Amino acid sequence: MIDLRVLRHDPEHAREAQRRRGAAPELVDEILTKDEARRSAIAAFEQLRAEQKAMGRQVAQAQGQEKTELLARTRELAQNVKAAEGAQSEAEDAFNAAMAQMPNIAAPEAPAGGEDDYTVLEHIGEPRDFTAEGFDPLDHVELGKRLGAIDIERGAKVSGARFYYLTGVGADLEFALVNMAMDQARGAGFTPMIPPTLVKPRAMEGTGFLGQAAADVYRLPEEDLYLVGTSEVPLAAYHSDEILDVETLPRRYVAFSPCFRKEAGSYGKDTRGIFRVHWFDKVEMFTYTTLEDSYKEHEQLLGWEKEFLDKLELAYRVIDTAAGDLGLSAQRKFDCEAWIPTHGRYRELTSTSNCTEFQARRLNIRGRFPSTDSGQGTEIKPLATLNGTLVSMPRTIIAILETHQQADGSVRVPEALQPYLQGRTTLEPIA
RNA sequence: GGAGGUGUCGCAUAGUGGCCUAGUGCGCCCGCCUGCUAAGCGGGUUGAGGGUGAUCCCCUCUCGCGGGUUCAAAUCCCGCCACCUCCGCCA
Repeated sequence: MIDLRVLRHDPEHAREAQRRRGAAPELVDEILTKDEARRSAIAAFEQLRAEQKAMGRQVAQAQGQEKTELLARTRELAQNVKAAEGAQSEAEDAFNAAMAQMPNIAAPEAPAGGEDDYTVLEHIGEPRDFTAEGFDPLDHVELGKRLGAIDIERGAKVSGARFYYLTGVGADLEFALVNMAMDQARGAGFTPMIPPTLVKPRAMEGTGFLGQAAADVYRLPEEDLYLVGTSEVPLAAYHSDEILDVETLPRRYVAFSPCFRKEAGSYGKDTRGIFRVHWFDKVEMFTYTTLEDSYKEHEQLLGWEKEFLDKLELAYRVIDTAAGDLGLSAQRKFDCEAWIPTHGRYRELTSTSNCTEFQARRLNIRGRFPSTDSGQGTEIKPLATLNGTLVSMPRTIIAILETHQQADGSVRVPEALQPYLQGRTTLEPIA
């Protein structure tokens, strides 16, 4: 949810933001109209309610016939109060429904447009030139088979398309990546977490995943629970309905969790291998901080993502995602895309979003600030939330296997990862 | 899954239909007093929304959450949730 004052004060700014996302600017006016209606309904109800309370006090003191008369009048008033209350909650529901559709206001720096309108911020490392080295790179499916690391056939047999087993060295590789990520984050002051991955509707809704993204979400109707597509959801909801002392900020959490995605509407897309799957494990960073500090925190999160990719010796680029590709909650998003040799292009490995106060408003996460002017007393306002992928398993494994493969079918292990792989310097094909 | 219990302002408690505009104690904040501290004294101390938005004032909502009964609900009724105790089952 965005700040209503922004809409009231500068509706054109909000309309413009909608246009840059390729979304309907009229939504802004709809919200304002419904806000108006809501406020007059509130005023009407409050006045009647005050009358009713005053009369109630009279009734309590009255006796005999006077009381009977008062009761008759007050009965009628009660009807009106009830009607006004109904009108008020209707108006509020209508307003809230419109407001819930309003995405975060994209940062001015985020390029206008959709998925393909990103800006490339930088390139790090050089894609490996296999032609120069004189051999054709194998793809991760083939490499995974030879190394005994990835079993896609049995994944499909047991669970269906877009499922897989990590086996042997593949499983070792995941544990290595998790541990390396956790060590890095712990060193940077993050609190390690293992969150629940089934959550109530509130958590899903509050993080903005029940909007257009709802089609991609697994739901258990019987218990009214959702399988999360990212641990961002339980991490954001962790402090819902809480007031955090500003002294304790920023609060940084790093979580390991499985992630579940329907991948609806991606039929035929990335069908080979484990690039796009229904389930994968991920290590995710999450920060609660003040709005003012959120921008530099966002850079910081990007920095930690880059540090991790650097250690894996991957070639990648950083893009500034276009407004239309931000999702509901983000104000700005950077993706790190690694070069995948057999795809012949950069593919998203990690992503970091600044959701500013959007999620905090929906989840009622606030900070207690020292009052700005008088110096005494406190002020309570929404915090900012940010998230960033440290490592997402399948895609990172793909990038490592394909990038560091050698002519003999083995895979070189990046130095930083070796201690986490029992000191192995290469992964060798089995049999 | 079954049985019972509990849920009130930061904490502890009072409140069983209208003097609740939720009392009291502790803690905390401001002030007074005071060699310093403590004590004492006075004031304040949930959050949200609204009144043509600033610090002051007024109003409404908020006693776990949601409904209902009633002229009137912290209080009565129904549903849900969380926690505690016990039983069953289980990694």
